[in-house]
Amino acid sequence: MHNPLYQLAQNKYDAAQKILVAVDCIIFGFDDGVLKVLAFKRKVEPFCGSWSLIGSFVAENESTDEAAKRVLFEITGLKNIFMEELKTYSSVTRDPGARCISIGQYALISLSKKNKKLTETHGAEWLSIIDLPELVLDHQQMVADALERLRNKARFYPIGLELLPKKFTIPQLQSLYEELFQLLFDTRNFRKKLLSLNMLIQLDEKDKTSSKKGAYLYEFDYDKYNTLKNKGFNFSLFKS
Amino acid sequence: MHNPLYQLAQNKYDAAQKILVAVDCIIFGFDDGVLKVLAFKRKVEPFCGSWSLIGSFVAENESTDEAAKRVLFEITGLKNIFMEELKTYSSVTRDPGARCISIGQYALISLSKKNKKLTETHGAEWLSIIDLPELVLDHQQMVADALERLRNKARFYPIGLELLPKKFTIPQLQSLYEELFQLLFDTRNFRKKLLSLNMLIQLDEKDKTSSKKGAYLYEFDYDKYNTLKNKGFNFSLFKS
DNA sequence: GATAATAAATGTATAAAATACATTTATTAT
DNA sequence: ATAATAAATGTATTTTATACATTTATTATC
Repeated sequence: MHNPLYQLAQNKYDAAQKILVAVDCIIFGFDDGVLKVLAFKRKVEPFCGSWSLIGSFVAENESTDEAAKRVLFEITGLKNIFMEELKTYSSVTRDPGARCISIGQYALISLSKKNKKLTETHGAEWLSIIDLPELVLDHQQMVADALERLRNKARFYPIGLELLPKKFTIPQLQSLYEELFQLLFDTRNFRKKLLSLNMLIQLDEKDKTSSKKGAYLYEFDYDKYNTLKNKGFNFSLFKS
Repeated sequence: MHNPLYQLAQNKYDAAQKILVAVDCIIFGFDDGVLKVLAFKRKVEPFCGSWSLIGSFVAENESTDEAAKRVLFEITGLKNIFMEELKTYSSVTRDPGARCISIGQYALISLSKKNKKLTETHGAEWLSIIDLPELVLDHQQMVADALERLRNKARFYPIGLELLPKKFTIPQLQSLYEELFQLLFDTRNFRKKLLSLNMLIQLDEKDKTSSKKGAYLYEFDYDKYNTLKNKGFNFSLFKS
C-alpha cells in the first residue's frame, strides 16, 4: 500500500483524522396493501428497548455497498435484493456514543410469506410507515428521507415492482401505487396507461387469492425497458 | 462524550475500525453555451500534473456538508451556492495512498465574469465536459455520475437555473437545456411550455449582449414553485 | 435617415395523451 | 340456479404536445 512515490502525500494522509463509518439499512416491504419498514428493538444499552434500523460499522476491507449487502443478508437471509445508497448522515452530534458517520442505504423487498418469516426469525419486525414509532438517533429522518426518495424514484422508474413478486397482477400494482403515493387511480385509466407502455408480459396464470374471477399474472419486460430507457424513455404511470 | 450509560456500546465502538473520510466536489458551470467542470492540476506527488477535482478530508469536528462547503468557499470564494450530495465512493482500492472513503458532492455555479475570475485566481480551471481530460483516481467516474444526476434532476426540478444568473433570458435557458440534454428545441414550443408554467416574472430590462433587439430578462418565481411543488406539481420542460 | 443585418418574439392547425365515467365478465360458494 | 365478488373493458371530451414560417425591435453601416 505505501509506495515511496506517495511519500509527500503520505504526510497529508497521516495528518488527517480517521472517523467511524457505519451503514444503516432502510428496508421497505409491501405487506398486503401496507408499506412497511424493517426495524428491531435494541437489546443492549444505550437505547435498550428502542426501535432501531439495522446497521453495522464498515470494516477496513469492505466498501459501504458491501457492508450494506452483508447487513441485508444477515437480517433477511436474502441476496440480490434492490438496494441503493440514500445519503450520508454525518452531523458531529448525531451519535452520542462516538463521532460516527453513517451511510443510509434503502432496500426494497418482495414480502412473500417465506421472506416475511425469514426476517422475523432474525428478530426484526415490519412496522407500518403510517404511525411509525420513534426510532433511535436520526433513524426517523433516514426513514423519512428514504420514503421521499422511493416516491421520487418510483415516479419515473419501475422500482416499485421490486416490492411485488416477480409475477404480479395489475390490481396489485395499482394498490401499491395507491399506497405509495396516497392517491386513488381509476382502474380503467390505470390499466390503459400501464398496458400502453407495452412492457408487461401477460402469463396464462391467474391469481385467485383476492377474487373469484381471478386476475391475470404479468411479468415486467426488463429487457425492453432497458433498451428504451437508453433512448430517453421514462417509465411513468401518472402525471399529477 | 463518553457517558457511562454507553459503556456496553462503547466496546462495540472501540472494536470498530476508523477510516479516512474525504469529500470531493464536482462543480459545474455554464460558460457561454458550454457546460464545464472545475478542476485543478495537482502540484504534488503522487499524480503531480494530473487533473483532479477539488477535495479535502473531513475533520473530526465537521459534517461532510460542512467540509464540502468549506472546500467550495476556499476554491470559489462563494457561499450559498447550490450543492447536493451525490454518492459515496468507497472501493477498498480506490486510493493507492490509503484506504479512504470519499463523498462526492456536486455544485452548480452561475458563471459571471466575476465568479469565473475568482475561481481562476485560486488556480483552478474550467474544463469542458465534452473532451474532458483524464482525472485522477475515480474522479472521472464522479464527474460522469454527477452529470447523470444533474440531467435526471434538471429534468423534473428547476435546478438548471442555478447555472444561470438570477436574471436570465428565455434563449439563455433554452441554450442551457440544449447543451445539458444534447437536444434542439423549437423556440416557439419551448417558450410556450415554459411560460405556461406561470413561474417566470418578466422584468422591464433587456439583455442586449447577444442581439440588437435584445431579449427580455426574467426571474424565476421560487415562492410559487415551492407552493405548487408541495401539491404534487413537477417542473418539466420537455417530454421525450 | 434609409437600409441591412441579427436574434427575439409570436400563432395556428394537427396529433397524441390524459381524463371522466358505468357495465359486463369470470368464477366460486350457497 | 342464484348471489356475490373483484376483474376487465370502451368511448367521448379535454388537455397537452408537436410541427412549422413570419414579423418585430434594435443597432450598425452606408
